[in-house]
Amino acid sequence: MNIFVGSLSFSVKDDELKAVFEQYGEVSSARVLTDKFTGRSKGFGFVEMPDDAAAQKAVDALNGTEIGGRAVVVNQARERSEEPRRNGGYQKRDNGFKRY
DNA sequence: ATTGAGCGA
Repeated sequence: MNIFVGSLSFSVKDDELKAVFEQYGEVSSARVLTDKFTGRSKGFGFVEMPDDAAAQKAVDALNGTEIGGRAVVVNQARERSEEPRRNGGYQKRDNGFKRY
């Protein structure tokens, strides 16, 4: 299952996130969303775990715990839409506000 | 040096 991890410390890296979740089961991929240009962390990330049972346990166990010195928010991720790939996946914003 | 709700080029 896909797991969303929010409120991450800006110092947390992919490997660190993966290491934490691996304590509860197999992790197929873990990534912290970093800004493409500044390289700075966006403060949240996603973890993919093949075993749903283990994933659910990880969510319960890790939600509210500290990673890199900050209490993180862990829950099931939304479904990433496959559709909007018209611009290489990047949606331009025509105003100052983010729109989805 | 800088930030802190939110869901991913």
